[in-house]
Amino acid sequence: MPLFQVSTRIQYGLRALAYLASKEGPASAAEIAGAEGIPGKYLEGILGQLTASGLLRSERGKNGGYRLSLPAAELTVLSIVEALEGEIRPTECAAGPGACDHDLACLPRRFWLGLKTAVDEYLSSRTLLDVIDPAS
Amino acid sequence: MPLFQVSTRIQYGLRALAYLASKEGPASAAEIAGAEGIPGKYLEGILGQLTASGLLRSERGKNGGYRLSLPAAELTVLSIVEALEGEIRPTECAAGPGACDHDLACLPRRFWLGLKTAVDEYLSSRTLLDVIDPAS
DNA sequence: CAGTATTCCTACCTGAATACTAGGATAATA
DNA sequence: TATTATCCTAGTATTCAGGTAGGAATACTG
Ligand code: FES
Ligand code: FES
Repeated sequence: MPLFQVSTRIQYGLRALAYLASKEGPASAAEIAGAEGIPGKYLEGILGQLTASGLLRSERGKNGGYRLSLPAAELTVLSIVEALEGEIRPTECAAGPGACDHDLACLPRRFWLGLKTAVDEYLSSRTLLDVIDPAS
Repeated sequence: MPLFQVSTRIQYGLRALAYLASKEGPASAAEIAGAEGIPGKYLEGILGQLTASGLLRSERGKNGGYRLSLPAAELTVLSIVEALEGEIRPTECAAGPGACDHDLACLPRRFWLGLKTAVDEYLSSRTLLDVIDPAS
């Protein structure tokens, strides 16, 4: 029912990254899951997705685990969200012309695109560091 | 999959209100549905909800229909969204303490509340008039 | 008063998505 | 070779969006 809802997938992902950012060295999925109270197998999938998107680097085997592939200060929340849910798109017809029987100048569409811009600006102007730093 | 998705409910509602704003006198659900290409029975429910929320006034019977209960310039989009989908709440635990095992200072939660604030600001600073006026 | 146009109310249906769970294959280390 | 991890594929439960369907209540019109 919400206009925008932050899925558990994104919440878990962000918390896992926050955990990794405030720790030295790699952490396994099980470790993060235990520390954050997240279902382990579920988190595995999320971390795998973040790895595939290049936000994390993974190492298998003993003493393996995940680590950030970038400093927290260079990791925008927008990139995290897009890695987990793809591009943010407020409406179907925002994708391009032809998706809808209206024309390009459709005013409601413009309005929703403006909302997307506002959200994108918020998300791209904050980094993982901002999220874990109380001073923000 | 989207972080925020504008449901057809809201899109239809906004378009119906835009139609009413740019017209003299009342319009029936069937008329709006025909003009905007919206499923009639579905729109009925949406308009009923807007009426219950006080945004529309309705008259039954012949020559009845719906009309805005406020000038378009005084109707914020936020009020429309809240009428149709309730209060915007990014996460479950944003509702208050106790919804989650974290504490009030939980940083991710603060971050999401900041996003809600940004969205609320965008939506409450635009009125229905802004949506239908190309000059905006 | 009969007919017609309209809102209003309740119930139901369907496909898709979210939020998992389960079981194991693959790889790296010790 | 035993252990610890990631990686891969599949399945399931629940919820919700997006409708459909049918009719009851109400108001105007001739
Ligand atoms: S362009 Fe799709 S609703 Fe107007
Ligand atoms: S308060 Fe709910 S996730 Fe932190």
